[in-house]
Amino acid sequence: MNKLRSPLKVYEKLYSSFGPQGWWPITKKGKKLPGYYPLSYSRKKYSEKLEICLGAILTQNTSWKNAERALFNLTANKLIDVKKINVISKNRLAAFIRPSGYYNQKAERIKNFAKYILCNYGASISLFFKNSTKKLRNELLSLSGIGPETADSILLYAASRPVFVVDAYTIRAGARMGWFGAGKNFLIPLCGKKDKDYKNIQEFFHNALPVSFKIYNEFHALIVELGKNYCRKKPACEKCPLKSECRKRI
DNA sequence: TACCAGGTCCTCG
DNA sequence: CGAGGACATGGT
Repeated sequence: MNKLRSPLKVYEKLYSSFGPQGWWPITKKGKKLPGYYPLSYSRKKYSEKLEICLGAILTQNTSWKNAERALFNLTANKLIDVKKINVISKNRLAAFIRPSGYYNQKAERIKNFAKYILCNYGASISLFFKNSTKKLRNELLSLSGIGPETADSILLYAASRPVFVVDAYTIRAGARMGWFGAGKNFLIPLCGKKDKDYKNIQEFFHNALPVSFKIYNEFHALIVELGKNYCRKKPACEKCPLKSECRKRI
């Protein structure tokens, strides 16, 4: 068996293979698909921060392409705005975000979020983001419809905090790398309980990597790129850039 | 056709 | 608690 590669080595390999991803993607006002990737690692605009929050909810268990369609509808109708989201009816909002799937649930979740920001921070995302990372995370998790991945995506990509995002791609690729998974043979054994596993996996990356907004930002984006193109459910290992470092290569 | 996609919440037992 | 199900569109 080949030896396990450190997350940092894997990050460097992915980065040199795919290049910088420049997440989070932002819609281009007045333009059609696709959005663009700012590649700036700094987001100051209110509308962009809010758009990232909404995108994080819209992409839950949904392809980014479909989430993006919903986001374009919101942009086109000037709904990337906490106050307007509060005013529009849930059903009308749901119609706009229809392409993202689960549109009734997501409309509710988006309104939940907007209501919280309006009532507690005077509709100012920037004020909300002045909180400590811990407080911010707790408040996000307290909202119905925002779980650990959505909260951490918002923390990392909208609030620029060094928080590692764990998603389905991360779990799949990490398991194949031999980093974590059910049973023996893994550095970090997983128990199957989602919250606990999420925490353990996130801790694994936090321990294995420097505390770096840029690395967490790029690494997660690179893992998604890997998961979409190579480390799929049915993996395409032949051309995978991690072929030589992966334990589970076929 | 069936399965998949950058999860989360609710309901049972 | 913890497993199982619901939520829903668009692509392959």
